Amino acid sequence: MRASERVHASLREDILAWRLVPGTVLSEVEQAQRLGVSRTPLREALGRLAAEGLAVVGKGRTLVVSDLSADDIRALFELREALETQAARLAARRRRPGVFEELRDRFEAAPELLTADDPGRTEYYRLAASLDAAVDEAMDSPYLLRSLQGLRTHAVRARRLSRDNLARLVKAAGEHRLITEAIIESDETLAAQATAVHLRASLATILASLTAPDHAPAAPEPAPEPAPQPAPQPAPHPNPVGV
Amino acid sequence: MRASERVHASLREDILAWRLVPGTVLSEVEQAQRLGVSRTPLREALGRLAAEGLAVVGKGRTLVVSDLSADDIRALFELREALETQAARLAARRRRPGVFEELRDRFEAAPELLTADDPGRTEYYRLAASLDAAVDEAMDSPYLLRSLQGLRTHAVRARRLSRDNLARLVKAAGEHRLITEAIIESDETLAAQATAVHLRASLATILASLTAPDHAPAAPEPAPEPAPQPAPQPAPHPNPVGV
DNA sequence: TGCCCGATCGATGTATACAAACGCGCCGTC
DNA sequence: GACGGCGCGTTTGTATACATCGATCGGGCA
Repeated sequence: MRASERVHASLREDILAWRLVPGTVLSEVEQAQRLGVSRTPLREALGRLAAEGLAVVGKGRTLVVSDLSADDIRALFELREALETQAARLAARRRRPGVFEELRDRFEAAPELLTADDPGRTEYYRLAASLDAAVDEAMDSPYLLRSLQGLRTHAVRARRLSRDNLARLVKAAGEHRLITEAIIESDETLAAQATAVHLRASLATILASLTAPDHAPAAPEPAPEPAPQPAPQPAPHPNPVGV
Repeated sequence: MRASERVHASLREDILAWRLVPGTVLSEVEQAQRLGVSRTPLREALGRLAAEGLAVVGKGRTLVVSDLSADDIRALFELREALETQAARLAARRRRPGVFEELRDRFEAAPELLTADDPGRTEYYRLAASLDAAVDEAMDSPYLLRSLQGLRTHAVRARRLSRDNLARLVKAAGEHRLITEAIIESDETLAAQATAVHLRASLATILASLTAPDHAPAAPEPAPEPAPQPAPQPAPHPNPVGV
């Protein structure tokens, strides 16, 4: 793997996990030394972060980690609603049989999955990611896909800021099932509206979590020890969202 | 101005104007020599082009100018419809009085403007760009704005591929007026639907132009002589679209 | 004669040295 | 005491040299 890619992935993950909090200045020499590369690949990584919107130019020529306030999250969901409803609409129009039927069954069985503790949640995230992937493939719209990918980066960041909620996940499973069924029935309008319903509920959950009295703002996830595992198998989706 | 910016703007404009046609390989050393800079700033420019989707990695590690077929344009408008209808909806919700009233009057007067020849068209493009800018400002949604900006790059490229059509512009003026009026009346649904109508008509015009028998495919616009003008004043919008 | 392997060549990827620009602080003056 | 100008230092921007990877083409073997 190229150094620039590795460094980009590292910085990106640090930002998404809130280990690099908004306002942190991303000095070239400092980050280059920290990550053990020269400035050249690091600059490329910073450029990609800026293109993704994870970093913005601050005062002077400095690059700082971008902010993500409650207002930002609201604005983010205004974009998300536009993109994901269109994605659902197109998926309902073009879906090929089989894939979504299986997903529907899995969403039906999801509440049982969610009675268990943490492993069950992880499994549900994978399921939600599978739905995303199925919609991505079914809609067959490269430009929309690109925008969705860029959006999901920020969606992940927002979700990791808020708190996971078991009751919410059970409800989300029902909403996902509804979307899946609408796609199966090729009901474009219903698919779009069910997606909108889901997104509104999801946004409300996140915002409520932010204002909760016991919410630890920007609780940075501990950096995972660089365990010498063989290689983490790639998830069906790099950034599971949709909960 | 930084060399990397200048080179990026130059390459970008070459691609939008179809002087660099799809499939052209963007070799680092070759382009660096052609544009008179070293590989370092050129690499940064290429990275930005790739992030915008104007260039894609081809076989090997080569970067090539991205394709823009009729199917691509259709897919592009699937994204565009999602973004611009949402933008119109939000603009209708949040618009501040005054701006759109003036735009409506100008769109009403547009047909007379369009009886003249080329200068009239250029003026209409500026007017359409003004509407874009007004919507951008009124919707007040940074993430949506970002996606729209990225989209417009490709929209410009598509428009420059097709042929300007005077009759179409007159009709477009009417569609724009309808959108403006809906925003003035704070009618979100109508604003969104009027935008959808406009985009469908616009897409149809572009596709028809492509299949026209006398259509010169990829007629490259001549590179403008680097006239030593003092400095081109920034247009209200860098990429006027919306016709 | 066809397939596979390897060397060579050309490209991209990385490191580093140099240049320039901007911020910041100090000093002088008003 | 406050404001403005000037110089220094740190940072980013650029150029270039080197490393490394992959593609292609030729030769050898089956």
